[in-house]
Amino acid sequence: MRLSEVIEQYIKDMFSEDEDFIEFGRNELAQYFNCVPSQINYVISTRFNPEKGYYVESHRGGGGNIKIKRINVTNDKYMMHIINSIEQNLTQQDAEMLIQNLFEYDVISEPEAKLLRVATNDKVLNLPKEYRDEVRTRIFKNMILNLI
Amino acid sequence: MRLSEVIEQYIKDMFSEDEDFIEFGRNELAQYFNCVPSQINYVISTRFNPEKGYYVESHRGGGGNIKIKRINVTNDKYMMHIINSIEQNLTQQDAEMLIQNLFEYDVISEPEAKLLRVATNDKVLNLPKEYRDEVRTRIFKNMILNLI
DNA sequence: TATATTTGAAAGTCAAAGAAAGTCAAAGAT
DNA sequence: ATCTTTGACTTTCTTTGACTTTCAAATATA
Repeated sequence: MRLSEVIEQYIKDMFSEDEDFIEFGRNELAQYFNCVPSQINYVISTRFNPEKGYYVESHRGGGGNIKIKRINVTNDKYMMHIINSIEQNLTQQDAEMLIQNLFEYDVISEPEAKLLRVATNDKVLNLPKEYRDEVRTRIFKNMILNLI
Repeated sequence: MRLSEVIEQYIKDMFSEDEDFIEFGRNELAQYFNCVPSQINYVISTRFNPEKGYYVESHRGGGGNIKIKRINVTNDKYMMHIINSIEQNLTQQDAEMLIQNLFEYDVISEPEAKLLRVATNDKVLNLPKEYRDEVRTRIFKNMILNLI
């Protein structure tokens, strides 16, 4: 298991049912996992960005910390927001995270998530770089639109 | 016995009765068989493809791995028959007909049919001729496979 | 006392190094 | 002729660390 995944899971587990935000010290967490502090930034930027349903704030200086907020919307507005925010270059990883989040928020069902994953998978598409992400974006957007 | 056959058997033996997917490191396996890593890719692409009822995913980078999912072929001979009868150049019209048939015979639900249509639609793919039908074929086969 | 400066404790950035897997074509077997 | 093996090169993702920026509290200065 990759360290980044372990940290991702650990952070996700910090959310309790009634609280939709968490706070922690970057160095503290890094020390806990015996890694460099910037590893935490890596995890946050690849797994907890706004498109994936999270909003992040932080403070530097003494007593500084990182605060992650879970965006709590389960409606079409959120879907539309996500779709509109997708650039023309959706990577497989991005798609993966989006699908995971839509599923976690109960916006789509598991079979639907599965189909989305398959249809946006790099190996399945097997296209040269110049087409890959654009095609994936179109497939993803159109499939999502048909799920609303 | 060819090495590729030995590796094929070894991978198949990794599946237990109750688990329908396995995971392993490519380099690890290659080391075990004392062969080059790309040998593993050869075995996978010739023996563990959709036509044989397998779906493959993988991750690169640190902690990367290969994941193979097995579909219970005997459970759905009709689906497998379709997958195997499709040539490498499925047109949108062909796909349309197949989807319609699957739906009419109650093999797939309406939302599933819809998603299949979207993901195999020419306008959505919007690719030059030389890629179009091949990509559609891969998407179609892999999606169908994951509906079983 | 009120402001200005220093200091140390965070967090942020970015690029290089590392760790896998993927590709493709040439060489070798059957 | 076709299938298999091999290896050089590429791409993708993760980890690490040196350097930068920001903030708050402590200290110094007017």
